[in-house]
Amino acid sequence: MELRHLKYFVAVAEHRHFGRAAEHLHISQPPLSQQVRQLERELGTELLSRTTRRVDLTEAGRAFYTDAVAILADLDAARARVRALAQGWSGLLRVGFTGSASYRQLPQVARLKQTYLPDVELQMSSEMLTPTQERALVEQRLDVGLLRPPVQMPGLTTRTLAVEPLVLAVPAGHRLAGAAALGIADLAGEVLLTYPGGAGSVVGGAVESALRQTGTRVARTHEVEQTSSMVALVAAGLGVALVPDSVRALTLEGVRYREIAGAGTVELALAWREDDASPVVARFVRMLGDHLGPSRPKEADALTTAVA
Amino acid sequence: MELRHLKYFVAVAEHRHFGRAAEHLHISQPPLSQQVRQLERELGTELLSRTTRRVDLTEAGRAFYTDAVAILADLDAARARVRALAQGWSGLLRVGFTGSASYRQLPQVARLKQTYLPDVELQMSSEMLTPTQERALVEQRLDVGLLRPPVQMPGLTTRTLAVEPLVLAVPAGHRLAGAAALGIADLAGEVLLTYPGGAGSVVGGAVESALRQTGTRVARTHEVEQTSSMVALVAAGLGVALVPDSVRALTLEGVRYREIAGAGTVELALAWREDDASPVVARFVRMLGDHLGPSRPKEADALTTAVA
DNA sequence: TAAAAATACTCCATAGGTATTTTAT
DNA sequence: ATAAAATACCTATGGAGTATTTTTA
Repeated sequence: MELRHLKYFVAVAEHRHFGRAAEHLHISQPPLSQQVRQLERELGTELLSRTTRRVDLTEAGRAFYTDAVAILADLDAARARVRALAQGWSGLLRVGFTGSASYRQLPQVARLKQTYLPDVELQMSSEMLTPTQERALVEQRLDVGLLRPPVQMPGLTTRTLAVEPLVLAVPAGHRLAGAAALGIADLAGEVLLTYPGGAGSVVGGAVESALRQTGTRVARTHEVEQTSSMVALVAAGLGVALVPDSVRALTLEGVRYREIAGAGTVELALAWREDDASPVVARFVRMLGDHLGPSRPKEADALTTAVA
Repeated sequence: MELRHLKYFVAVAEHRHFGRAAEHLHISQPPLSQQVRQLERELGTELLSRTTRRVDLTEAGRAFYTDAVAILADLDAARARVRALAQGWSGLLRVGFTGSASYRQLPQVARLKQTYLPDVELQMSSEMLTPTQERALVEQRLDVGLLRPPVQMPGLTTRTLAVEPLVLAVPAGHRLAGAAALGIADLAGEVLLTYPGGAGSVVGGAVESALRQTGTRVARTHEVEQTSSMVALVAAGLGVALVPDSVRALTLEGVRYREIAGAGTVELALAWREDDASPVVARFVRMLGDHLGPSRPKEADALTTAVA
């Protein structure tokens, strides 16, 4: 049995006429009769009762017609599903992100996904530092990552989504909360909450180099891994912190954000395997390019808070 | 696309090896590669990622594999369904029956159906007199009927299921309830409940001829169409009635059944269209023949209460 | 280098075409 | 008498076979 048999039988069943069904199928009548006979022979029963004046479905024919129509519809659905997957209109995308991207860029990206790729499923595990995401990408545990460039591992491509200045998070009652234009030197003697040292945090590295370049010495530092905890500790009055501008989207009672000169900028980029054949990734990257690019300044502004 | 493509793809997906899949399909490897490529070309995407060392499913391949397996299974199910219908193991049987067959023969037939043809569905409308069933059979509104022969209309075949004597239903306190061996003559002067006159009721005709042959004159008759009502009226003391022996299965408080000599017998038969091509009918008739025939005396006894 | 898929080509089975016959109303 | 399906026969597409090449781990 072949799908041809099903299609032909369905056509005859619907037209109740071999000649017209054949016409509809763009074949001539004799081969249609032949193929239907063949199907009946294989099934061991007549599906159609023919006289020269009328073609009718037998009981078995009615049952088989129902099933055949369903099978052909299922096949079309399967075809559509494959096509959608192949073109990246559907599928699963495992997304990594740094904690500081959770408040502005991640929601923005998710919103665009929902608008332009509603059938793509995003899978997001917990936040990861840039190097962790790099490893996860290379090891195929992630498909794309929202991370802070530059990436160290080979085989990854990135696309910058935003360049943002570092801003200062201070407790509401703090002396720096009300002061006029701030500079890095104003942090001298302050307790500074920082991301863990080493090569782990790109933001942490930017903060460190800003302090070193200006020769500013803080009283001490507390290392905090997650941005949400860091801001919470600022709210508690434990110290101040330098965070990417987009963290401002996280408003907490008792926390004020202040611009501060000389703190430098950090980038946020989308990263993916350069040899990734997955259509979802390509479609997703392209979609972000289309709707975050310079050709659409309004949405671009939403992410690109300040261009260096 | 043809089913061949689905089968071949499924085989490769399951073996993860073109050579072994080809062997399993009893074809050589090159055409298998060709057909799978063809399928991929039609779907517009790779379903398998091949290297000489490993064959793997792509994302689209996994999705299509699931669908293909389901479709092939559905096709097998459709095939099985048609086969069952074609051989009469399943399907719908519209059954007619006379009221007096409801109490013994109809349950017995239904029980046999349930045992030997569990997938056949019986559709039973309300009870019908023999001529009504004949018409319904000829007009294709019924497939088989439990009726009282002989049938008048041409084109019907019957098979006798039982020959039963008429017995007398009397109110419990009635003078005939306790009397010794009864004969038709004992009905003289009684109020007799009868089935409607005319050619309608075969049992009614048998009663009438028994009375005429013995010259017995009853006081009067009440015509009652349904056996259940007739017995209920006997219980109410309205009169006595001659009913087929199998009606004894209907026990009602206040009613006694008595054998009565000379009342004659009536037959119960299964009737169907002699040109009926329906496999269920053939299977059903055959099943009843096998399990009610003389070769199985025990079950035959259950229906053939008394052979003339 | 060895295992396996892809390619090249050949062949024939059969889907589909044309012409005609059969059949049922 | 006629419309429509079945049959007869022919053609050619393409599925499957054999032999060989290409690929990659």
